[in-house]
Amino acid sequence: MKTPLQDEDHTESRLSDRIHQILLGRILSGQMKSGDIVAEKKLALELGVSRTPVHDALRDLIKDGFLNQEKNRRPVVASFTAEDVYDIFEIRILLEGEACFRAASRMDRLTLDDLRKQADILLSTQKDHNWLELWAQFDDKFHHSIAKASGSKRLLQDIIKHRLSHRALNIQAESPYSFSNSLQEHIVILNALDLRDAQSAKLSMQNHIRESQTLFVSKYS
Amino acid sequence: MKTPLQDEDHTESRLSDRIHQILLGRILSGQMKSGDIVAEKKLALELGVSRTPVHDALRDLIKDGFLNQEKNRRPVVASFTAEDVYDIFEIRILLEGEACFRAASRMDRLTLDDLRKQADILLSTQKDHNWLELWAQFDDKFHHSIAKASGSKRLLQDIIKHRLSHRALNIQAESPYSFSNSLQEHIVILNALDLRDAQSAKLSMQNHIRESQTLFVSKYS
DNA sequence: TATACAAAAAGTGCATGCACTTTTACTTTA
DNA sequence: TAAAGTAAAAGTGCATGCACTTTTTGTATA
Repeated sequence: MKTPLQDEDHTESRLSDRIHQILLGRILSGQMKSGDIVAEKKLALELGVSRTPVHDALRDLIKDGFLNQEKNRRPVVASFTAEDVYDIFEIRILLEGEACFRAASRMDRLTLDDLRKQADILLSTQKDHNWLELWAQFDDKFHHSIAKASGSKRLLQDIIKHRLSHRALNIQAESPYSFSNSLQEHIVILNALDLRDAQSAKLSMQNHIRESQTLFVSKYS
Repeated sequence: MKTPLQDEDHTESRLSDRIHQILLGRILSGQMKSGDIVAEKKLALELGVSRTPVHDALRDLIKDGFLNQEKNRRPVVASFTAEDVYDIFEIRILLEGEACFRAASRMDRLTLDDLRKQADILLSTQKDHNWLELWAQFDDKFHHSIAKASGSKRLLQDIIKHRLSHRALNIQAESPYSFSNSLQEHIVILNALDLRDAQSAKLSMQNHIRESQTLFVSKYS
């Protein structure tokens, strides 16, 4: 179970940043799930580093709400209540709606065409296990591209944060998605962006997120 | 310039949390301003503690965007571009608009009456230096109460975060507020909440924030 | 005087030690 | 057998040490 960190040399980044990435990955992949206890000392040993960078990484995860910690206690992977689930989507509706509105006038054609191409490929491909993996990648890229095209750094930051929560949820709830519907909604959004129709793009995005909200909330209640 | 930490005994909280509070206070009060360099080692010495809790506190401030740090360099108090200013208010409009909408049906009468009373007092008081202090307190309480009455923990958290940024801005721009207008807008919002008119409450709140946005953006460009 | 440069000072990132708290595992008791 | 109590093990929070990087300062050079 050892994961030596010396393999690659991301010399630019801090050890603590790399550890943050590793742990976030474990949470988003379900390797670490709700209620799991995460001991700083044990992790340090497992990763072959000292407690310090692990401590820093854990603190970041705590601040982002992926872990909870009480004083002198080991951090625990956060669990989501039905209300949390509802709220995460509600906030995404607001932020990503706005981002999509702004993206309509700002997203460059290259990105737009690239997204469209990937969507088309997914549409016409056998929906096997590998397809799901590709779809997840596309979904992430799609939402990220739009948030970025909003032109607002802060909006992007906030959207990333809430989408990460959404992805943690995704694991916990075992993806209640109707992937084909979701893909179809993405295409509707792309059409609106193509036409530079900000209002329609916003509404399609909000509708899209509301659809997953419904699915996830029903899974959680 | 020494500030010994031993004075009060917040025995429940961590040293790092208290230091976080102290530093946030310094930023929000203008004691530490944009571009200022904040050395972990020096601060530790000044506060009479080791680097560790200071390090943790600084990391939190960095994550919240109040400080920026590059690897191996001392953190710097963040400065706001005109775009940052615009964005902070834009996000507040979204989040606090939603919070206010929800608060209309949820805010208890006690809180509502309390806010109204404080507003009335401010309305009928001499607008001297002390008044400004009271107004700032009221403004904070007003927005916080509404965010809390939204019933959403996450919404509250996000609103607090962006309002803190707003307050940091406030210092930098030396409050371009027209306080009387602002107070008047607060009362309009209270009236809508009183009537449990969610849509109107939301619009009044958004209008209110948009007003400060205009003032602040013009200060910054 | 202004510029380049080198040595000293100070700083950050990570490792480790220590005091105290929580957790675990074992033993005793009903 | 199950509950309670307790000693050992492990954990967290903070202090400190060390290697390496950045910053400062003082000196020499144009």
